[in-house]
Amino acid sequence: MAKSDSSPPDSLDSLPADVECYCQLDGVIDLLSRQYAMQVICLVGAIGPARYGDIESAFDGVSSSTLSTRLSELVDAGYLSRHQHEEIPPRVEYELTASGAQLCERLQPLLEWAGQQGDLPS
Amino acid sequence: MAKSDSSPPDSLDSLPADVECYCQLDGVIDLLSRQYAMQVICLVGAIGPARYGDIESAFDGVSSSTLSTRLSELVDAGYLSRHQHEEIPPRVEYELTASGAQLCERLQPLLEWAGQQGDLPS
DNA sequence: AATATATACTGTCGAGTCCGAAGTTTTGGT
DNA sequence: ACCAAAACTTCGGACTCGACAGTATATATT
Repeated sequence: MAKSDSSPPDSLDSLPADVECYCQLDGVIDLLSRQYAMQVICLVGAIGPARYGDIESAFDGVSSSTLSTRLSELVDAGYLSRHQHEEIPPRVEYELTASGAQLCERLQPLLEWAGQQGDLPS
Repeated sequence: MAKSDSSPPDSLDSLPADVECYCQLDGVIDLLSRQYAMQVICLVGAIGPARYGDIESAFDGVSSSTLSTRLSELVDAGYLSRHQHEEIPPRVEYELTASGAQLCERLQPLLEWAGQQGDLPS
């Protein structure tokens, strides 16, 4: 390599160091890059303890399997807590953990902005 | 975010109206829910005009087809601009549009926080 | 002169992941 | 006995990703 110099403006060479970290944000970002993940976090953040049915009906047309998977992932990752009441019919409540609340804070501006963008559903 | 209100939110009945909008954030959020999408926005935001090769090497192990698709989508959606210099070998520069910059602003806190979370790869 | 190189992609293919409709489980009500 | 409600599973199809190969062309190298 080692270009002589004075070529088109080099970009990567003069980067701030913290840019490098973008290449391995597999953990959280990967989790959020699934359908409804960000919305679920914000929804639970907005309504507090949320039952499965609450969440399901807040999204129009989500399938239960998808939502269920998403919730499990978020619980496993430690952003949601799951509290199951031992009753019949079953009652389960999801709530943000401390991490989840931090995440939600960062997500809110994004989702609000996204909602304002021409997201007109036909 | 207006956090004050020491009383816990009770249920879906007493929701702020803007919660409903979470159910149809298909546009932008859907776009961001693809691999590397958020990182690309922030990367371009961080390094300014970015060439294809710059972006490709910033992510470790992305395939060219995936990255190419992602870039096209972001350009089509109006978050990135693509400027092709008519030279050989070709030189293409991607840059944030005004919308892209707004998006990047909202994304930065999230990605920074994500980077700090235990993202330990093994 | 002929070949190699660099750049920014596009195409194809197989593997893997994700999504949504329908089914399952358990108990209480009629 | 039969149905309804809540919170999930199961299953098959659809979508997406990554690896690899190929394209075009001016300059550099041999």
